[in-house]
Amino acid sequence: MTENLPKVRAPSIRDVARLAGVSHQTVSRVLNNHPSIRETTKARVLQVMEDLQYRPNRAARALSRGRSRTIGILSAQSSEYGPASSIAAIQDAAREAGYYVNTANLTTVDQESIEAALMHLMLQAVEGIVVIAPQVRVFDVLEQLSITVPFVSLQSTGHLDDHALSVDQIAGARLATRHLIDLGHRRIYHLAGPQDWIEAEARMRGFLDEMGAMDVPTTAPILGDWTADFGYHAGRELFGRRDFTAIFSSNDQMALGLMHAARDAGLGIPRDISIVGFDDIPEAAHFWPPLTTVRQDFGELGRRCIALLLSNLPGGEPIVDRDPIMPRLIVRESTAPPAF
Amino acid sequence: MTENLPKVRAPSIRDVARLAGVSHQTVSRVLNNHPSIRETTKARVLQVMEDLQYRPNRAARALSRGRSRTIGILSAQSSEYGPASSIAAIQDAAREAGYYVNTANLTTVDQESIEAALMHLMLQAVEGIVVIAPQVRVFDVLEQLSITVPFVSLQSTGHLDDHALSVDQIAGARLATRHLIDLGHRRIYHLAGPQDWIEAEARMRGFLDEMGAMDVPTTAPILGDWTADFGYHAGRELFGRRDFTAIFSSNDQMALGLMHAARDAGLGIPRDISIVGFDDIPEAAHFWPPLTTVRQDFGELGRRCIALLLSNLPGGEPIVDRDPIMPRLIVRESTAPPAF
DNA sequence: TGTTCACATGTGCACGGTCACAAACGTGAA
DNA sequence: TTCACGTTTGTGACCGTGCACATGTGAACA
Repeated sequence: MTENLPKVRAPSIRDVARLAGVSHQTVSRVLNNHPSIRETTKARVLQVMEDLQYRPNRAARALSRGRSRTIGILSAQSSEYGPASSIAAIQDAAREAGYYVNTANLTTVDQESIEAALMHLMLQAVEGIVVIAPQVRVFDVLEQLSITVPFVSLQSTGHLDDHALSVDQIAGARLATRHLIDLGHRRIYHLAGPQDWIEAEARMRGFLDEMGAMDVPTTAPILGDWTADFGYHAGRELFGRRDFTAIFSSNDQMALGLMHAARDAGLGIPRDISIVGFDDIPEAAHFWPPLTTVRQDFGELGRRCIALLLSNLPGGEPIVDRDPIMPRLIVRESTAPPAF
Repeated sequence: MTENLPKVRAPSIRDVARLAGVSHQTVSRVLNNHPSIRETTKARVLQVMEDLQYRPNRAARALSRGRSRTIGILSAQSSEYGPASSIAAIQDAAREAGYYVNTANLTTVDQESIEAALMHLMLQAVEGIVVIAPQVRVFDVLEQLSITVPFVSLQSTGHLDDHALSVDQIAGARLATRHLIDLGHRRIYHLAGPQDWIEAEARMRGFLDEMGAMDVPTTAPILGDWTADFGYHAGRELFGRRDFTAIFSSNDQMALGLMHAARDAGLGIPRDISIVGFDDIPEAAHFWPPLTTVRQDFGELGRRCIALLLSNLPGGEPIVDRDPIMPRLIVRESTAPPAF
């Protein structure tokens, strides 16, 4: 497989220096774009680097500078569309800024698992942490382990806003709710995400706020787990009652499960029940019926997230754009006025 | 936000050594589980580490050992379910083995983008690379840049089997095809993935093999791009012709798009057309109708992938389990005997 | 009592960069 | 000529860990 090479040492700045006839420090200056280097010298050094296929050694750099240039992501459910998209965007933005990214997944969200994941990140001397997970618990553990690196979460928490990105989940949820109310629905259920996920909480709050503002009476939201399976089982129970005409699901997957259950119950969508989702995953347009949902720009989210994090790092530029990202309502065919 | 701490240097092994009354080397031995250390000494050192909240410095370690303990993932479409699941599994398995993982995403799959991503990984001195992307091109670039670290791809290629994991995509595709043939279908289309994705090619080969083995005439597969949108547009065109009774789609998302197009065309599934997918994403059971598909164990795939990669790394154990992972046909409601 | 040997521990340097400081050089003004 | 000053370059130490090698210690054995 890999050939048994003579295992030559990779070239170092001293090798470059020798061949270019300068000191290793001059090579280092070229690497770091130091201003006072004669053009001819710089060119010569660069040429030798090219010839030698020189690559700076990141470990040595990190050791000597005391900075790893790495940020960590702490993520749960990282294979779902939303988190996965954000992670991809974060990685791209970080790479652009010259940072490396390391992801630690939570298999379960208990204390122990969170601690292990945070440890994994801290052992790599990450300079900052992005949290895409049930933040409440994670923040507790962060505090408990007295972890001092800056961290950022992808959602607005209210009391930790310095650390959070203002993606207006509440506004998105209000859009969805308002859409149902405008269509004439008055008995609307909300299928929420897990209680300790901050975006779940924000969407729930948006739902309740809008219902309150429009003077529509509400029932207690149902707490789900983001999966289509849960949506299906919740739906089976709900559609037995039929004391409502619309459901706002806090993500698209659960909405899909709900639609499945509705068909099982012989209910037409949107004829008998209207359903709104959240996220606008790429598949949502192809559900049956195509799902009315709220689109989030996960890419923009990831980019801003890195911008915010870097602004807290030494040498970081103060963040300019703190305007909330506004989600957009995408009206498709899963919503209609109530039948009566 | 972050308090302006007096910026104390983190404790090093020498600090630990001084307080424990031993040499720094003894501390290093404790860290690396060297066999000949007196129990009492070890305990004392560990206690001091605990007191000082000592954390080994990874950069120093990497520098001194000349090994980064990091592996890189080169991924395209990392927000889709399949890749995202594998990435998560790879990260978990790597962490378990004491490795760190760094992911580089490809935004586009052109030469330039691949080079940039590989550079990013090489600059971190990754010890191995996992490829989840159009492997053909990536392998070309790997060779071209004379990158010598071991690499592994998630799919079987035939001619690069040393580097690949034998997940039996071909067998999976044959299962799906055979299922349709057994139901009585004779005119079956295949909606394949992008030509340069090796799993797309393998699934296509499986389809053609099985059709050939059963003596069923075939038409040329349609090359898609994995998205539901593509499935929808392909479906709109296909269902105009109706010279077939079943379609085998090489992933679930495209199958979803096909089902959408079928409804638009007024065709019943499985009454008029049978559809089989591939992957068994968590949503597939809730499609309308629930999708017959081929289940892959992405988690197992990720774990084996790391095992294979580590076996090629210095000090790695030879890989034991090279049996192919067998996918499983999950029969749901999108398939039935042809109408006539 | 001396020799051998395994175990336990210490010493000094290497890894590949960066940093602080010093030195060499050219240039213009006193 | 001498001095001050900015630009360009060099010198040596240092970051935290692991490695090779040396040393000390005690038990077993002749």
